[in-house]
Amino acid sequence: MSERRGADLALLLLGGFEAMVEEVVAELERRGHPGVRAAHEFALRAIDDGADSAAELGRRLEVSKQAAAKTIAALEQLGYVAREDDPADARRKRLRVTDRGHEMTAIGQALFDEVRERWARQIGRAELDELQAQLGRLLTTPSSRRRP
Amino acid sequence: MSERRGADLALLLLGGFEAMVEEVVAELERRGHPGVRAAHEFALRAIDDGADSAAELGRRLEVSKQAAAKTIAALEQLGYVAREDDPADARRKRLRVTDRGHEMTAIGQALFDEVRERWARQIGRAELDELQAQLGRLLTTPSSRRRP
DNA sequence: GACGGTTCGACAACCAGGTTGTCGAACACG
DNA sequence: CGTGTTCGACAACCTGGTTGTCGAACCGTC
Repeated sequence: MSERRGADLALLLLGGFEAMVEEVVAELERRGHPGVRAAHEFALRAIDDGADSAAELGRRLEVSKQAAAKTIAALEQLGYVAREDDPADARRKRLRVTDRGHEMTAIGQALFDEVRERWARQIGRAELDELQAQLGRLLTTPSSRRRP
Repeated sequence: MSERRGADLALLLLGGFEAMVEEVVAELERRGHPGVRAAHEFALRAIDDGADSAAELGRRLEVSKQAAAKTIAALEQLGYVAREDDPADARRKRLRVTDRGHEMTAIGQALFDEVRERWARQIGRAELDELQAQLGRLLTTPSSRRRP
């Protein structure tokens, strides 16, 4: 079974992420939101959370502003975000999450929570809380620094 | 701090994987193995483990044989794998992990174990073992099925 | 008020790692 | 011997990133 090797742990972490995302994306599609990618969800959340320009979104997601612009283009295409001229700064386009966008993030959030809930039932709520807390501890404390 | 939301859990899982891989790849480069990608490590391990043809490697990694062939080409380029004619089957090219390849996987394995060891010191060995076991349980039991 | 540096968004080229589809050659077998 | 399968190769394409360059707009300073 699990061999307690570092490489196995890495694969388990990746597998866990993929399992969650795969399920959420599939269910989103079933509920009227086809074409959504995992990255879209998180980006839309960031926009809703105040990242109202491409450059700012890039900073939040720690990707280049060009990559952020591509994501925004996709979100706009899907009708999740609107780009409007900024009256105060002619360079900027102000990003606004549409109603449909809000609907999608709400569903997505709920779906992620559902998966988590199922996992909690499967291995025990306390155990999953503990797992998540330990992971959080590992990723916030020491080295493991992201791009400066 | 950790909000115990499903989406947060997903990001933690991904973050954990990326943190491990990033560190291992960086250290591999420092130890004389530049240009190695995470996928290379796992692929090389699979080859060493008996996947001695492109098609077979594709099956093991659950990707198309074309994708596997690309990975093999990269590994050959880097000197980690050699392709030789199969005397018993003129269609096949037998894959063989070179000495340098074995060196790389050994170092990589050790580096993954080192990261895991550091994590174990950080949150406690029993706790990390538990985390890994729970994750394994989540990903092997119920739905979460991979491509058939 | 003009100037220099910074920021914004756009565009192009590129890369990695996948995909599908097609192909010819080699093999396996009834 | 023919038929079906498997192997590796090749081409075209997608996704999600990257870097570099650009003009336009903004801001601070002299």
